Amino acid sequence: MKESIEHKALRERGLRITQPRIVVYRALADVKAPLTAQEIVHSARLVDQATVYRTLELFVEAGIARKVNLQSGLVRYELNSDDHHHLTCTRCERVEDFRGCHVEKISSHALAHSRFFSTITSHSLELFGLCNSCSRT
Amino acid sequence: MKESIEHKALRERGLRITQPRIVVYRALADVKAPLTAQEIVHSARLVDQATVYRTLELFVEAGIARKVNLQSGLVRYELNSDDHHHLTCTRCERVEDFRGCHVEKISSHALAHSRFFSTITSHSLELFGLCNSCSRT
DNA sequence: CCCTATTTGCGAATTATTCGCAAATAGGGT
DNA sequence: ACCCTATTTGCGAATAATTCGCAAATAGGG
Repeated sequence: MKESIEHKALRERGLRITQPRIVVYRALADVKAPLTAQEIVHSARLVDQATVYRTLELFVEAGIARKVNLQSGLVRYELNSDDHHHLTCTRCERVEDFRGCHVEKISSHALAHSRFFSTITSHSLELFGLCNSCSRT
Repeated sequence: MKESIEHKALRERGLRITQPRIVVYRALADVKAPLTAQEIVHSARLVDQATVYRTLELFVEAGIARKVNLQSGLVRYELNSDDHHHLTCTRCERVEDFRGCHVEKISSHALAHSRFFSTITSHSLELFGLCNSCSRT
């Protein structure tokens, strides 16, 4: 029998497999857009608030998920699947993914000019605009 | 007699010149790193909390300042001087600026592949790493 | 099946942000 | 310089977001 994806993700990093962690993982897996902690709390009513926050932090540390910051100021989380970024509508908050980010050049350029850094471990790139239906009105 | 920079910024966008606005502007101008609303509240004790939040929102709408999202999850604000980005230490939160971001290529590539968007109005790019002194330990 | 380290749920504390409304005030007109 | 009014502020309190401490529950190795 096949091991589920969420079990695999947890087991691979030596984390205990618990109900709350599976629930949070699925909440993230089920949607396309990045979720806030509160959105997960409300969707997954069975899991306690504090646990959701703790689990999300854990996921980020373990590399299972990552934080995403959109304009709103709320931290959002999404599974760390692969290297994609977001194009967010500043009016309706619709999110579309895009790929093909060549931050390497930018990073190496930045590093070359940096006085205090010699390692870059991650980056965040977000594009903002108006989606077609919002720009029509 | 010369008009101060903060008066100019406010007047140019048709905003009233008030004490709180000047204080918040100076708080942002005086530091190099982006500040949270709370940091400004605590530094500028004379200005009420609610006013600080309102003023920051106003500045963003007016284009005087912009929001910056670092890992922490707190929204930070900085003056909208020119197009620079940040290299942030994930350990100690030290921030260094860098220039030379060529997001245009990335944006146009993203737009070309987008199904729902045809305008990009802004972007955010943040690099994260370890600063030299943190990576030593 | 036990045993223990880990994780959870709960309740409550903190912290961040927003709101409503009356008092204060900026700045145009005179 | 002085009114007048629309705007902005401060205050107090509400709301929302996040974190904490601790006792009860439980995952998973032996």
